[in-house]
Amino acid sequence: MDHEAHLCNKFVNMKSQRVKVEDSFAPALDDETETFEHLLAEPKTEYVTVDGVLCFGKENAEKCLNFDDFSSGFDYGLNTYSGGRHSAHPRGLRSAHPRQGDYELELGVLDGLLDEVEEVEDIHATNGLASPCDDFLLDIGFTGKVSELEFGPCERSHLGNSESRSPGLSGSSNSAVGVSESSTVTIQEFECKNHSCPKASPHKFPGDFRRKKRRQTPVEGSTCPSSIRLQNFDELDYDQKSLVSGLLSNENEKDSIEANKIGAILKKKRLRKTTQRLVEDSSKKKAKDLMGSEKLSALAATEDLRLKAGSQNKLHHTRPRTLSSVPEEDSISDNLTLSEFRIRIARPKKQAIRTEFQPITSESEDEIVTTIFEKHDRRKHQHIKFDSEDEIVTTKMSEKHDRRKHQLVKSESEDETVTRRRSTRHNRRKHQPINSESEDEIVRRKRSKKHDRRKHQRMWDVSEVMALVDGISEHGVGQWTRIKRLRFTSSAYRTPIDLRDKWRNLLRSSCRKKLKKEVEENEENDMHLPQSLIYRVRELAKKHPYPRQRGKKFAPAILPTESKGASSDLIIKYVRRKNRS
DNA sequence: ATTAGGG
DNA sequence: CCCTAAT
Repeated sequence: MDHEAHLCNKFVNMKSQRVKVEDSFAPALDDETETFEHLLAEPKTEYVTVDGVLCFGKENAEKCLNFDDFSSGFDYGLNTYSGGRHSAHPRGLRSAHPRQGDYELELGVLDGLLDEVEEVEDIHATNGLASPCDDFLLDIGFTGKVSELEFGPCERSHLGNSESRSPGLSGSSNSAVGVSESSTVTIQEFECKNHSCPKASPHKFPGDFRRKKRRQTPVEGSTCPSSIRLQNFDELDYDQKSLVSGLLSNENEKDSIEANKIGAILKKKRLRKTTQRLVEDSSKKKAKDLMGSEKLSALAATEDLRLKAGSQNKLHHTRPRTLSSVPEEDSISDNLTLSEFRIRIARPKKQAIRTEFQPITSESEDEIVTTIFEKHDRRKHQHIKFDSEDEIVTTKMSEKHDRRKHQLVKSESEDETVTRRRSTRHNRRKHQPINSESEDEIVRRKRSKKHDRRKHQRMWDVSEVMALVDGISEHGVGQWTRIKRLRFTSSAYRTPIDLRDKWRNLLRSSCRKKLKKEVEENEENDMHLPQSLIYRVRELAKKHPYPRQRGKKFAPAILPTESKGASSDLIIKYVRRKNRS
């Protein structure tokens, strides 16, 4: 296509320009470069050129080739981006499916943008994050446009079109992706991208990323009110001129600011570390977001632009939190602001989603009840016994008013423990009161609706236990995965770890039974387990005392019997420890 | 990726 | 059930 040819030309141009600048100017600005690089955490060679560029742009406010260059690169990003928004456009950027790494980068960029913007401009709450970013993007785009005539028309038309012609673009989030992706890659990569992007697989929707397990970024899935974003889009479409003029009049400032921003981007990117915590956080976050995205996708049919806007917002909000956890301390300020934004923007939608998509099932009710329960009645000595979840609810309810039982039941208290622990951790992390708690709770609940078995473990029924015991007797203790594979193919919710845990508990309970002999009294603790099963467990327990208790296999058998005063649990633990050491 | 162990 | 550390 003509367009493509233009692109090629353009980038050839770009490259040569860059090289030129690099050679001629960078050395001259050596010390400057160095200082700048100091600001960046750990400069890498791949970025040196860029740094130089930035430096240059920053120092010499004049529009040097270099900077034009750079912005044109961004311009391209914008361009493709707008192309992506066109469902009709044959080679929208949407087709360029970024690899996971790209997402990282992209997010990094956004982070950088956010952070930087925050620092530099001190975002005003009302405008939300989006606006500064948009401005930034716009700026870039326009800078490029102004200096690079080739692209001007294209982009313009695209933008205009997207507004008037196809409001319901499918790849909303992709637009964001497109932008950041193209803007993130190093300049060298630009060239490749240019060629590869347009022809890449014709449809890569956010859904595709979603399917990826780990790294995916549920771009689409945000639940933000999009008014803000919309506004900005409008601006983007209609106020270009004013923006451009503003930019031009402000050349100096803008340039430096941009330089800063970009620097921040790079820095962030490099700063990223994958601590376990970090990874965990991010993944969790993603999971959370994922939920949102999935729900949202349902809505997508009806809401288009708004959703898109929301998603983009989310893109901005999602990541920073994760990222900023790298520097534990100084991140706090960042966190505050960012999460504040996040909350402000994201909460309403979440609530909406909840009401819309979360039918009140027994499970959710149950959870709610639990929460209430936990809040009002910390110490509970109830004993809860149930088979159906509904029963749980009723039981808990009634128990709230009437504490008749004083028996301590492990599962129940554990349950509570989990919740409490989690909530405390949550509070610890967030230092802002606001209503983040409730929000988070809601999210959590929503999440738990699906494949999250945090709350209310499924009770093991006899058949399951039998299967487990069979499996163990067949494959031995420790082959949890195998047992799971062979014996629990039907019940997907049992993980190998679950099996192991269950076995642990079985051992314990069987021991207890041994201890108390025929305590009977229906203790309810082993209610549904038939004697036969218990026997089997005991047999197995003799065979494999649990996790390969190397050495004294007799210990577990002996100690429990001879102990009288202490609780069997303690004993078992003790034994295990002893054996371990 | 699985397992052990602690909560 | 969750989480972490160790393999």
